[in-house]
Amino acid sequence: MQELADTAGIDKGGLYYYLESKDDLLFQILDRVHDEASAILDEAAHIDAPPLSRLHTYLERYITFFLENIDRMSLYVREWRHLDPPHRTRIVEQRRIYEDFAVELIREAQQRGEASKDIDARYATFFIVGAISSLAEWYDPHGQEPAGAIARRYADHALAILTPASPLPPA
Amino acid sequence: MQELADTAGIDKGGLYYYLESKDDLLFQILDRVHDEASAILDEAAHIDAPPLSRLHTYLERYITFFLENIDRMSLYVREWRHLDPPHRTRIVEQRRIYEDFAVELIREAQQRGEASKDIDARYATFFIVGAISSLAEWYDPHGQEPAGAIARRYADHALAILTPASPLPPA
Amino acid sequence: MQELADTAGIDKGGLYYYLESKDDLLFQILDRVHDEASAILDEAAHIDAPPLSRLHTYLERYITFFLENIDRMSLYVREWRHLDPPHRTRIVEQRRIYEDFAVELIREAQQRGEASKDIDARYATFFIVGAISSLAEWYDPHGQEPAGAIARRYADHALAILTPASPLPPA
Amino acid sequence: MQELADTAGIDKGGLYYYLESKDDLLFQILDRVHDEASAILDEAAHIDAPPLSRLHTYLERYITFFLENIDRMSLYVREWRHLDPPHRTRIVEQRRIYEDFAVELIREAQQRGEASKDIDARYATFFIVGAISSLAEWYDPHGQEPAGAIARRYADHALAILTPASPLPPA
DNA sequence: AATGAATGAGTGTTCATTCAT
DNA sequence: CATGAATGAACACTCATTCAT
Repeated sequence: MQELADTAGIDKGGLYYYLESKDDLLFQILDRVHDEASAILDEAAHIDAPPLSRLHTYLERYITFFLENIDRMSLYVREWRHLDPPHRTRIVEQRRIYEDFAVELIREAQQRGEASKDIDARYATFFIVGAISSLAEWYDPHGQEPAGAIARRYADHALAILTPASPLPPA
Repeated sequence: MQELADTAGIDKGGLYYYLESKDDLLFQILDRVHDEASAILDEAAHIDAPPLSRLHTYLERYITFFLENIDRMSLYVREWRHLDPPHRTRIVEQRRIYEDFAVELIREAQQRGEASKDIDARYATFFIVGAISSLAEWYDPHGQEPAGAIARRYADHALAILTPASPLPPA
Repeated sequence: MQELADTAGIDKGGLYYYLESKDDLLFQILDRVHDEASAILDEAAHIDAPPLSRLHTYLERYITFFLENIDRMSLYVREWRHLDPPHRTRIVEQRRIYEDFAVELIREAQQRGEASKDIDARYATFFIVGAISSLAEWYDPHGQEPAGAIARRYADHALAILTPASPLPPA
Repeated sequence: MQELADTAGIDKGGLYYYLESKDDLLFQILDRVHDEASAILDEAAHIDAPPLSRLHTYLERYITFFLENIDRMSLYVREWRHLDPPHRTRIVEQRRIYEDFAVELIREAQQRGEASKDIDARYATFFIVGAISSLAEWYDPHGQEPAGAIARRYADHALAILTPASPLPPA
């Protein structure tokens, strides 16, 4: 809080005019970044395209957003655990919305025969969401690879999970 | 440390008869769990089978171990960041070994025409490792799904990333 | 620190609003008392009188100050050793100034034939400074003898060291 | 105590077979070094010579002993304060013996007209004892100046205090 | 005569938070 | 709106000492 106050240029005590508590501050940051990410989801939901195509578009945009807001997103995936129970519950509920959206798209694709019926939509979603969240562990905004390129790759990988493998053509 | 001492049934001060410091304790836990996990890698390295098959076997076993030791593995993926620099460096170096092993297997498969040459072995590994690490975020040892089943599913997903998708058969 | 806080009538934690650390507190006390004592030296340096006379004046005033500030001066001679290296170095350097001042006066007196050439100015200074420092071991501010009287005696003794003994007159 | 046990090559707990307490150990060290120093005093007391000559001999030998046992003597002058009250009292009483011995010799010299009657024997003793004690602050056993030379110089300075200054011969 | 294990009171220090001004 | 001062509970850690074996 001291560091925060210094950066903000006000006294540590004065922070509490704007904040309820440190926990409340963390919640507000996470809540706000969630709101921004929600816009991406809303857009993707209204695209007129097959479900896997919509999923790919959504993931690519979401991952790009994730990487462009890596600080806040790292906070999101790393620190939600430390919120006090009421705040934590709200964040967990918000996250369910993303997950359910992906799960729904996958199930729709399965029904249309565009995704393999062998996979469990919920687990596949966990797998994909987990891979994306882990970007927080190693993505370097000053690294070589542009965010868009990583996003495309990751979205491709995600889609690959949902469709069965074809035998490779002979070399 | 107080909590730890209470659980251990000794006095807080008495803990330091066995420990150098809190940091040292964390490191020892992580170091030990790494050693145990290494045995799995060593086994998988000596299997006589094609690279993707070895990778699948390895991942399945590793994930099973991960889930059966979820407490310590969660510590591993979540708390390594809080180690002091020398200890942290050692952990990071150890983790490279796992990653390099997977990267090597993928490259070998690519050379043999068993994995798609379009994917980048390093990024694909990050994707897979990230997905597995994220099991620490949601796996419930008291849940319905047995560890082995999840492990199989996750290993399958990992492999699916490496091979190109085939068009789905008509429904 | 607990004791200090109790005496100050604030909470132990509140002390750190004013202090960087315990060590910093000790240093500040020693640094301040040094500054006050320096004023005496500066005065004595500008007196227009022969060197031994200046030395006597200086010592008498310094010892008086020493006894009137016996608590802080005792800290000064006793606790400087416990400072951390950077702070300790500063204190040692400051002390050199006093010593060098005395050494210079003695050498000047020797050159003017007012002090015996047989004595080593540095060792004699150590002897005198040591005798004065040891006042911290036994001086009792509530004792009979006034500070000024002790100061005069001690300054006399110091001077006696520097001049050769005359044979006592026959009784 | 841990360091002590390590050096002694036994377990920390085992130390208490030989020791009552840490305080008791300190006392025993100080008590023993006092006993050794006492032998010097006993010798000097039986010399057949004028009082100032006996004092000079005594001081020279005592200072030599002090410097040759600088570690224990430093402990003696620095740490007696930290003894618990009963032990501290004994040490203070022992120290009185040295001081009284010196005071007696000075008074005897004054009566015989060999020392100036203007000085106070007790204060002069404090001055001399203080100067010697302060050797603990700066004497370096690996330094250039041999112990004997310093001892002679210090004994000379001590004697100079007791006799009046003669005017210096014209240069 | 010595050890290994443990105790318990204490250390200096941190930090989110409060509140009168 | 903001500050300066203070709180109080917590923190990791230390150390002389004890005692069953």
